[in-house]
Amino acid sequence: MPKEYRSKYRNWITEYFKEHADLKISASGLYAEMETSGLSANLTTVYRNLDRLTAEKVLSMHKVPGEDEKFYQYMRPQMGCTNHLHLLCSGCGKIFHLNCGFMEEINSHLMADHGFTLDCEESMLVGLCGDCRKKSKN
Amino acid sequence: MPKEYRSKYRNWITEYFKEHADLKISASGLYAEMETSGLSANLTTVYRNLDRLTAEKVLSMHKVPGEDEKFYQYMRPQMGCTNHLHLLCSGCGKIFHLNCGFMEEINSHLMADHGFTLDCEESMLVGLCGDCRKKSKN
DNA sequence: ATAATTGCAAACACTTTGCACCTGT
DNA sequence: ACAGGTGCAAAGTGTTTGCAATTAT
Repeated sequence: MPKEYRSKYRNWITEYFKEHADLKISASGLYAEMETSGLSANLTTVYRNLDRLTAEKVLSMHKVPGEDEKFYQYMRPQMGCTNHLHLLCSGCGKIFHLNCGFMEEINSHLMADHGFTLDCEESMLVGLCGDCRKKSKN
Repeated sequence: MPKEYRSKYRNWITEYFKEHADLKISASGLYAEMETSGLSANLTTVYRNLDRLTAEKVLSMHKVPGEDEKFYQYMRPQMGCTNHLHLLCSGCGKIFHLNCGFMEEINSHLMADHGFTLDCEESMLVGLCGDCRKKSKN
């Protein structure tokens, strides 16, 4: 395994994800954020660091039907993100954690009635959060 | 709305989906199937027909994290596919319908405890079906 | 005849790679 | 000094588009 140097860009990206946990963001989105914050970056570098952080399980990567870009989610340590589903709001891009007792019910139902073993890291539930639903009603 | 001609390729594709319902397939996969079955097609035509059938809600389109290609699913008429979740087996690519009473429980839990409205057409649960789990145990 | 469909080549958008240069240790 | 990180340009992949030729009605 390669040794790890402290690098300006990877540090910035990691910090960004910590400060914007539970909000989806794409490579180009992150690139834009970097520019805005005064760090002149390079898209390639962003991609490379995202790939790396994903491989290290710091982030997880997803896709949704309508969008062309991959997006990344911060896998909060100690929150057990690998064992619960996530709810992605298609309105605001916020991610909610299904880290409640209901996960157990889902898993047992899927197994008992469908013989299915769920892989939470690969799955994503898409819909509208409460705030966005209210807004869309106007 | 445009009138619709009977077209060799679209017919073939529609038939294919009917005969291979509940199995995911990509544009290039479909193209290959066409070739195999003796119909020399064109990838562009495949894409155009998939887009069209998707717009007509005959198919639905999805992406999963690990794969680069979009894939398509036959939205069985009269099965209410827009109102239940689907389980995609990452082993064999089969799609299972969560068209049972449990859907109601999911919807009410998500609403009651998370204020979240689920969009089944955008969501996909990924995991392993019973058969594939057994196989992977060997 | 005329409107829909197709094939081909080119354009596109997003992502990855090769290699020389720069930076952290 | 040396291994890791970055920038730039080029290559890759999957998908879409423009336009002329073909096909169904």
